[in-house]
Amino acid sequence: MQFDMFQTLADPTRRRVLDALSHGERQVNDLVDDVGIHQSGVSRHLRILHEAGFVVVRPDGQRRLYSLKPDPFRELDDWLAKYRGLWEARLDRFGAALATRQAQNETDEEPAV
Amino acid sequence: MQFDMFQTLADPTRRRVLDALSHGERQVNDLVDDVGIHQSGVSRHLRILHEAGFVVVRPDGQRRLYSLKPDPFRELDDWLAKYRGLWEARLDRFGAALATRQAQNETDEEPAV
DNA sequence: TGCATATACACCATCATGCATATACAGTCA
DNA sequence: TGACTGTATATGCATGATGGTGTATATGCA
Repeated sequence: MQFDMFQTLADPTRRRVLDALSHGERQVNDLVDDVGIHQSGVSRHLRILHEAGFVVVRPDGQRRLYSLKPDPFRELDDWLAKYRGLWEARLDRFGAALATRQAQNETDEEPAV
Repeated sequence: MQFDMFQTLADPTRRRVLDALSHGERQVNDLVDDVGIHQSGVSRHLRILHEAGFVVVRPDGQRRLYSLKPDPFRELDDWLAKYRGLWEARLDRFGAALATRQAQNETDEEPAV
């Protein structure tokens, strides 16, 4: 498996793991309780999250403590920057162009059904 | 199909569509050239993007002009806010807690192979 | 030996894609 | 006006690939 940042975030269980980790370092068994799937599944998700750079692991005896790593979040923030002009009020050169385009698309409809 | 924001973004082709639309309003056939898959596939991706709120449609004769809609991008930005303390320098109450946690996790390793 | 975590395997659901076809609209000609 | 044609876009279907999950088992550590 080779997950990119977006694919990694696509799974709701993995996002619950991230949410749980946002409160601090956690061991695997605690995450099992948090997310409500089997331990093997949590381990597997943690491997994916680790390979995608979302978490670091720190061994502590027989336990393994996972915590968040900022890199992919920052990467997502960078990706999002391209679209930030869509909703931000400040009209720099890029934002203004987008705003103009938005203005002429006030009307919307359902796609042909 | 019922795609949430993250699932919608998980597909690389859909992200290419969004990228193409970030340059302005486009009709379907133009997007076909941009993303390099069959027209039926582009239409399907556009349906998914529309259902997830990423795009709006404006009919123009026999053509249908698609453009971006800010809502899900803003939603993603909100989701990301929860993790922004991970890499931002300013240490408010939340950020400070995260920073502290980060500090004690300087060491990393590969998951047991 | 016992606990914590990772992996192998099988199963089932989902989904991206292309092909073929349907639908919608515009223009032309009678 | 109405029929026909061509263009633009959407949808039904089949297919192949991927991925999330649980069970069982292996590995690592005390």
